[in-house]
Amino acid sequence: MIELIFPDGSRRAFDQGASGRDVAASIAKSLEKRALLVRLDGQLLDLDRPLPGGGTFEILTRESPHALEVIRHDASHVLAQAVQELFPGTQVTIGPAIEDGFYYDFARDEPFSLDDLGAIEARMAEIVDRDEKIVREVWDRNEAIAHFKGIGEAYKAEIISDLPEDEVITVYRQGNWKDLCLGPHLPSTRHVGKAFKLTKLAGAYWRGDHRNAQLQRIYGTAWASEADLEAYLKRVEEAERRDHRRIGRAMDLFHLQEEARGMIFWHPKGWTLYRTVEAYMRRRVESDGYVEVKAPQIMDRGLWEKSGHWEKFGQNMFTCETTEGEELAVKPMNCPGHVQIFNYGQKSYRDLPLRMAEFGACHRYEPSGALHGIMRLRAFTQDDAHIFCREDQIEAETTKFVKLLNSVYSDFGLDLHSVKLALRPDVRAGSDEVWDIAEAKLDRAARQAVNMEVEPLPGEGAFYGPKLEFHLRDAIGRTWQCGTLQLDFVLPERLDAEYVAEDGSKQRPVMLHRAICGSMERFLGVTIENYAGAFPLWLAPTQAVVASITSDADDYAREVAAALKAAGLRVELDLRNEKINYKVREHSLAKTPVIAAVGRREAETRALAIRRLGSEGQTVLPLDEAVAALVAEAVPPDLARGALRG
RNA sequence: GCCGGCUUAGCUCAGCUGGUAGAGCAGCGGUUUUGUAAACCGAAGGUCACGGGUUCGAUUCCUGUAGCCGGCACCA
Repeated sequence: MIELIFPDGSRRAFDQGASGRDVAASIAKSLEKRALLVRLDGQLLDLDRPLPGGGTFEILTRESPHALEVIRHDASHVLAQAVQELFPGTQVTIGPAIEDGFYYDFARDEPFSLDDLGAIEARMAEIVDRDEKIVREVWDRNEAIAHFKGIGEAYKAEIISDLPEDEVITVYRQGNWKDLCLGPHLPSTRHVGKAFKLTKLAGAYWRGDHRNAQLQRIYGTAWASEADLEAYLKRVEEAERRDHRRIGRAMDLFHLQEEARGMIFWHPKGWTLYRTVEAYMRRRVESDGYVEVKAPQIMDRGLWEKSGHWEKFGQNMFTCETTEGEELAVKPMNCPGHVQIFNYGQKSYRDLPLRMAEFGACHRYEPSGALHGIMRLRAFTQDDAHIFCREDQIEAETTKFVKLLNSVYSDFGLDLHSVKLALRPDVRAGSDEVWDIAEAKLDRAARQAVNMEVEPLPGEGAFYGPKLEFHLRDAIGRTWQCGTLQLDFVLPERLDAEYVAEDGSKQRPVMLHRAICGSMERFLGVTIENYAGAFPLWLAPTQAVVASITSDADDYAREVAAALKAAGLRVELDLRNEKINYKVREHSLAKTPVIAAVGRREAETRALAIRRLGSEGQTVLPLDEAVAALVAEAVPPDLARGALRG
């Protein structure tokens, strides 16, 4: 007998060998009909698989989030079956469920075309309608290898060969189509449903390695219901509407052009936004005990060799040779420069922790395929800082940093979504003992600093040390990695950074590399998309437009604009010979937060009729009151907090 | 860098199977003085990304290159 503990806490015993279906049927016929899978001690199992033992037990129906993952996984199998039916000779590889959907990687000499997707979708629907039973089979390892080799599935055979000897080889069969798979799966293809859609074609390397063959990946999205699918497609549309490239063009913020790939031409409005964010960041780090510096843009190759960057990233640096034979490199990062400043003169333990910040303009020769709007560039500016400190100060500095980072994000309407710890990569500097210490320190510090789990990322650290990644979430739920904190025992060693300790001995400081925005450009891209261009008043490049209704009011309009400008607001004056409807529409589309229309009435009463972006009515206020209200609202959030405290 | 797609006026986009291009908006010139999301009229604007080929003739077909887009790889 096995004992199952149900979600309501009740316990019941079942015969050895009972399946999830048996259990569901014993509760209610209707439940058996709706059941797709079961969860035993947290592990998902096929409905018809005999339960291997007792434990906490749950029957999953279509509505369960865990079931959705399996629906997506099964959709990928249905996709693979459809492709193999339509395009014989195509090899299958792997096809997992992913966020919002699934993909499957195929090996086929001829490329799929976008036109094929419709036919494949239709065939998928047909397979769903066939309602093929999905059956789990345990195979002998060698037989499985021979079978997949025999039918020309070299990739599948390779996967099995690479599995550990004692691994149970399971093959799932749906109709006469079979796939090597760990499972679990739905009882039959009908349960995949029709709320799926193939979305895009892409190339992908076998096993994620660019030295391997390139496969063809077909992406799809799949949901428990049509309504969920619709909602998802709406969300995608919304994201497209918010695309920073589109908004950047519409609001005349910046442009990119071929002659400077991966670099931004900031237009006046975009640069105003940039400077506003930069000024804000400058205040935040200054008040958090940082000093700001500026190091040279171009430095001798020798320094980069010494730091170790030349060896690892020399291929990705912009370099030049002078007529006098010097070899120079444009800085791809700021740390070596900061160490030079640290090294100048003598530093005492009393100087630590020394927090050295720079809005550092960096250039990196990124692979052409990596470039993406203003999110991934070849010329970008880091809100960089290096904290030189003792080992025993690492945790306190990490906590301090995380507090600052959280506060900055919330000022931009963003939430910290997750924290990840990237651990030692294969190619790295420093001994394993040093890495052990570094990883442990950062892990502990991060756990203390944030009230959330810290997800380890094996092999993803920087070559000189482990890396904390701070992922944030924007207004429509997308996540971005911006903030980072990296622990570095290596660079101080390589560049001979030292301080004089209390006992007079020379000691090595530890360096913390850290950034909140990451790249200013990327953070601005995220901010643009987060607000969809409708910035809060303190960020808006143009905060208010004074629009005249008739030319009679021109003088008063000028006076109002001058008053707002004198009060420190960014104002535009629109005296064009256009209808007020036209002006309101135009400035609304330009996302100007405040439109002050002035006509004869306002001029006579010395008032201001203010229309706020996104609302239809107007508020009429005496001019000086209106100015005062707008000025108060336009104070950046950090200064507003300061004013409250003061 | 790799795989696939795209590139027509400042912007958004039409242009079937080859006969040197069209709209809306913006811009420009007028008329209109207007009350909260598009007043009216007019003229103008294009080496159809760039190079080569096929053809009597190429925006259209083939090919090469570049950029961009979607992924992959990369991301100090």
